[in-house]
Amino acid sequence: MKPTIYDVAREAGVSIATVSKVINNTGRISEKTRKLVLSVMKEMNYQPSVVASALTGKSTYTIGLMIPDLANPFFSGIARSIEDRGHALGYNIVICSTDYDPEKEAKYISLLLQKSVDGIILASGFENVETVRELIKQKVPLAIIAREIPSLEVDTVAVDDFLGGYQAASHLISLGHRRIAIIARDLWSNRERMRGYRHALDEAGIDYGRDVEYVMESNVESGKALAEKLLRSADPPTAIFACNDLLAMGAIHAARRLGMSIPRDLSVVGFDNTAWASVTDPPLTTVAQPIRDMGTHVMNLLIQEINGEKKHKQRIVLLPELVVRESTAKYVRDM
Amino acid sequence: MKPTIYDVAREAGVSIATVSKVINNTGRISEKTRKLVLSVMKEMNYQPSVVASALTGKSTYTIGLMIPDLANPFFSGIARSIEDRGHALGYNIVICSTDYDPEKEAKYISLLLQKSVDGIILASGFENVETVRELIKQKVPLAIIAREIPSLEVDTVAVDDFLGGYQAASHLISLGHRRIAIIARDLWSNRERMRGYRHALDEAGIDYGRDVEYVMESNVESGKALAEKLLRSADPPTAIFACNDLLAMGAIHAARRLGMSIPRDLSVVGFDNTAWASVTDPPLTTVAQPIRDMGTHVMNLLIQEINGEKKHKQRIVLLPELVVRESTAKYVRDM
DNA sequence: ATGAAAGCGCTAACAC
DNA sequence: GTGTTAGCGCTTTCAT
Repeated sequence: MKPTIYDVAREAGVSIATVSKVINNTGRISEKTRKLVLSVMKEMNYQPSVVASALTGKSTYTIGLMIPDLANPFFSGIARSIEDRGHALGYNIVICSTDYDPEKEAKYISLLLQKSVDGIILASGFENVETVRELIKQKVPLAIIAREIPSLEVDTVAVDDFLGGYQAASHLISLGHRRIAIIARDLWSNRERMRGYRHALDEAGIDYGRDVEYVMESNVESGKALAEKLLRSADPPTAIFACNDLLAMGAIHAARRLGMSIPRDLSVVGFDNTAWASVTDPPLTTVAQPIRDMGTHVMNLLIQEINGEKKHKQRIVLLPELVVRESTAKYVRDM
Repeated sequence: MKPTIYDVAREAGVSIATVSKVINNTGRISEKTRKLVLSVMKEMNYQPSVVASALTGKSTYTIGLMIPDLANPFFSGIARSIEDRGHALGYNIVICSTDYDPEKEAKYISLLLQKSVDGIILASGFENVETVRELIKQKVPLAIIAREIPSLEVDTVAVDDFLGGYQAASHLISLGHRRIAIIARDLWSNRERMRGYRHALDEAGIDYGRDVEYVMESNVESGKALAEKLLRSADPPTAIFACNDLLAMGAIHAARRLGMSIPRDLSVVGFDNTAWASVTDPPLTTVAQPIRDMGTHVMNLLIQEINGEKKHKQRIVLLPELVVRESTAKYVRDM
């Protein structure tokens, strides 16, 4: 059996209270006994039980991360940065991939709560705001990343999606494109990006693609299917703004399948600037989110919240940045 | 405050023992009181505390996953599949990215143990076998994925790395290449792949690249640097076998940088068949690991281990499969 | 069929 | 400085 505080106390000839005090550096204990206890602990290879200490009201040093899909490079990047910051602060992360499924979201939340996590980070998803509202009511320390919920008072870290969409569309417009389509999913962030895109189009007096069809999943396949449909339509686009790098890749595949060459026949810009963007064929022009910074920031906010070191909630908005690579080019009028 | 079992008991007019019994479906309770208690629980929105129940010796329903790097597409794929299987079985996963750093490995292990996880999955890494041996001695339920430790009695799921390396090299040889270099990291799995590669070369009577230089990290940059060095050497390869898709991408970048075209001037084969392989430029010929299956299998093994449903440890070896895409081509003699 | 009570490993008053 | 003790929320005999 693993040694308990009692074993250590007995072995050291002191009381469990004393041992507890040296573990937590509380109360007063003579340097002599402290050394003694410490050495006994080491000798017995004693590890205090977080479970037991949590039961007395202390932290579990575990936080939950609700994320749409770990296998999506944007989210795995986010997860990694959150994990790193958490590790530095002494916290472990339990990962919950929700696939944007409200049922999974609810189930995972319930599990996390039963396990008394110290806090929860919501990474996107949660179209069902009620779940979040409930969490707030229960005073669960919370922080949101990559998603703004304007109506809620929560610590948030996000990129300015509207601006990102605007940047993407403006870039395309400046290259001479006018028939610019968008591929998006029906999610808050994507809708914001679309607002930005539309704003740029309006500014330029372009009226194209008023009725968008959403893609059902954020993956290459879905992007490909929708892009193919767009490209085969009566008034095909000369440029496509995809709301994330995976969808952008799908668009590129679709174009290629139709015998088009990128960027000669079609310009494509993505979003996120995941690790993918620089390795794809061709390298992807995309709107970069500062993934590492975002992760570090949410984790910081959450921990401050947990420690009650903050009287006011914060909303940190980082700015996206267009990274021009080789998937976009000047529009050349068809012969 | 969250309601406790006492609150429920009081509200239902029964003892906490009774409530406990209906929660766990143990002992005998009349259908009448069961219904009553159940309804009170629902009404109060009662959620039993896993922490408290864990303290009495029950499971925490949490397992630790030690992984080199979440941001690496191979490992995020592994993590996702493990999480899915875990979720189906009622377990949460806490992720620990170690970067192959023995110190981080040790620290994370210690944290997981303090938190009384029910078991641990080791995904690769652990060149320091002592840590693993220690875990076994402490009887911590354990399972290993993507790494074989022949000398240890542990449940393991792995792909036949030797065969994979052999397949990769054989493919290149069959295309007429003779100057076939390898890019690998000094890790167990990579060394196995190299053994397979070497075996294929020996079989074909090829003597090339006897002294390999290892790359220090598994990422595009390192692959690029080493590949560039190889390509600039006195006797440059016409084909490169990279021990994972990231390194392969690096090799492609290096070649391009030197003005070479893939696969015309250089053939490249990767390993893993991550989501990357099909989106890169050009699509990557690579040795596929059945990622989802592997994740499902380890999780199954670990749970069986935890539940003591298995008298003997198992070693499941899955077979890799060469996926030919467009980064490899017939060797054409230089003019 | 139900309940009283001991105990899981630890923390935090409160005594001494 | 150090020890005693009462919980924390739950499980599990063992009575009744």
